[in-house]
Amino acid sequence: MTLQPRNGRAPSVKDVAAAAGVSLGTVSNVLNRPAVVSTATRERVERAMADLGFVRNESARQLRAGTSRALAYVMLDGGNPFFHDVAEGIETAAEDADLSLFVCNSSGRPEREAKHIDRLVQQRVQGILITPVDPDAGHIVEIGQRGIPFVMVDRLSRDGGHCSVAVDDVLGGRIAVEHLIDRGHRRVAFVGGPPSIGQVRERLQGARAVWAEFGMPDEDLIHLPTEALTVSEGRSAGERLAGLPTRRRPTAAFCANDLLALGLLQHAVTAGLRVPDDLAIVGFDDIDFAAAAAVPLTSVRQPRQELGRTAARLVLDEATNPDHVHEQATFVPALVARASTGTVRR
Amino acid sequence: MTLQPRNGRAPSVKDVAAAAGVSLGTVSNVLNRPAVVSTATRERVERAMADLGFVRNESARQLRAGTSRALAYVMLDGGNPFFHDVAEGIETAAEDADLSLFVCNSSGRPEREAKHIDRLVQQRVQGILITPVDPDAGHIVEIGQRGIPFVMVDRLSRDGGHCSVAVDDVLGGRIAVEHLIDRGHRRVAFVGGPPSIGQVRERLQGARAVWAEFGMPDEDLIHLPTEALTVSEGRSAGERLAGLPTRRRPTAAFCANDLLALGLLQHAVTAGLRVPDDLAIVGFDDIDFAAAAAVPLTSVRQPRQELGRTAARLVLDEATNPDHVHEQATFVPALVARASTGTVRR
DNA sequence: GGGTGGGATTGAAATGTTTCAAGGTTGGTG
DNA sequence: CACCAACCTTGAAACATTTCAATCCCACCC
Repeated sequence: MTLQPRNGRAPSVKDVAAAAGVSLGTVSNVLNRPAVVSTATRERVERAMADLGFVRNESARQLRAGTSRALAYVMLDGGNPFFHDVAEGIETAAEDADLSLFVCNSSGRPEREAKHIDRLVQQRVQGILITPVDPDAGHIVEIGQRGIPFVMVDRLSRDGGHCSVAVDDVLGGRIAVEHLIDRGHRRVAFVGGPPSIGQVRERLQGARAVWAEFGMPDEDLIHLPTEALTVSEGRSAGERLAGLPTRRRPTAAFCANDLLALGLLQHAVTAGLRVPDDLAIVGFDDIDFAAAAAVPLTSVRQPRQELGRTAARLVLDEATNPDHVHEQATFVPALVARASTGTVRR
Repeated sequence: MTLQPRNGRAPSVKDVAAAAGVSLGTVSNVLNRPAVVSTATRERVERAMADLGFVRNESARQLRAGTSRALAYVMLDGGNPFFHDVAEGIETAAEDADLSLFVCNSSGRPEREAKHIDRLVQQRVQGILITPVDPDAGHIVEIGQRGIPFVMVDRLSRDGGHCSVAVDDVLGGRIAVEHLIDRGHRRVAFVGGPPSIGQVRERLQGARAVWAEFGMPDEDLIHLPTEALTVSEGRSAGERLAGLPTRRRPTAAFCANDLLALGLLQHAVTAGLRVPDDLAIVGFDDIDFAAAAAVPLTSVRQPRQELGRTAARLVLDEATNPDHVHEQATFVPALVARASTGTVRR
């Protein structure tokens, strides 16, 4: 097959039709309804396509069809493997539906997020999945108003105005702290922030609730705020933790996500603390790197791929099913106990 | 502004023109050459656009223009943060050129890679950046033959038939092993595979070269093959390493990438080995998680973002500059020494 | 007052694909 | 031999945008 496009222009159905000696309607039939065209003709057309190196022009197809054959996922932080796994889940579902998936990364920046969305709307994607920087921002709300199918991932809808998929973060916080209490810890740090992030608020809320239910004094659940959910913030929280007077120093820490936990773990090891004996650590998300840490991290698992697959399923339903009703899919988090909380204290 | 699309159809330039009482050519001018239209008219048209919630249909624009305003990067392994950082670099360059970036992930599977490429060609993206599973595979070679600007990332072009961007992997291997020799190690493992991956071959080649130059016996550079460049393969290599008879057991390991190194580190810590005293470890890539490990990893740094930015620059040059000549951009890797090789041996 | 120049606007053509009603061909049957 | 059905193929219209030559209008100058 000669892949040289003659005279610079990519060959079109028209060229194929001419080469095969058929009308362009027939070429289109070969492409879209091969059953309807006779074997001889089909083979002739296919040969012509191969000879010319014909490739369908997706924009023309899209223009005619009115919609693209693609979904999009705008993720919050490409540096966090958690979102990657979610994207993987979405991709498998998209593949099953024979759709492309555009993966965008807002890196936590609202203006970048808005720009991505603008482009996606211009592309007429079939639906948008998003883990937003701020779910109440104008450009997020507009997506729904525009009538574009969309699903919020890792964040529940407040008003039910759209589908969403998330884990029960309050429950996740409860599970983590209950595990620590269970292991004999009586002074625990919650590492996480900023509070503008809903997940952080809810995980803390769950932690506080179970702490109170066990009758533990408020002041023994110590909040170490961070400015982001990153490894380096975890390290810095570790420094602050080490700086606390011995009698106030927690014996365990529950981190709002695994990156923080990894940072905290690193600081602890560097500072010569034994994990879990001197400091037990629980993370959240259960990313692969949590299990891969030098001291494997206990973590609250989210069904990451499942989250993605479900989100894709919902957005496709909204896109294709006229009777679609918005759905808030909530998953139950599960504790995965590993060495970082390994022993019962005292 | 009312975002309701009337009667289900998204408003077009025609609708805007009608609403503003101008011709559709004028609307197009407002969109593309605002200077050419009078202030009064322009404002009237802009008002109409806002009222109708008009959004440009990118497929129509693209059809007319013949090319899309997008680049694409097909990465080899979305689970490896290294590729993420490369993608970040590409994205910044794409943003500067006001182009979108489609990020695809082949997950090391050739058929998925081919499918992605198919779609991208159909979309008429301006250029394709790719870290291929196999640089010699037919569907890779075809991209160039089709006349689509493309750049190979993290892999040099053998024949100069296209641009490429990579680090000098042989040199990287040399640097790593020289560092270990320098630290007093006389028996060293090379952990990595499969040999079908060019980077692995070249890093090993560099390691062997410097080993020989220092006059060390061949058999004291022990190759522990792996089936992939993953954390779990690193762990399993650790087991095999621990299983070696004491007198043959290396005191240091050079891993073909950081994921392997992290897995090896984890196994070592679990097995009660002290790092670096019992086993020193060097990784490759210097991903953020390398620095974040419990024992911070010594690693051979690649300028990840820079790699991406350069690749994007090259593909844009090929796309826009008629005098473009293919270029092989080679970067120099640098050793980042951390605790995992911290001490001089004996 | 007629002509001129120039800025603003227009309308038609073109992009590549899909769809669909209509037309054509073939072979078989009564 | 005429008719019919089944099967294929065709051609024109439609999708939303951009471009560009042509036109229009107005003010200004001679």
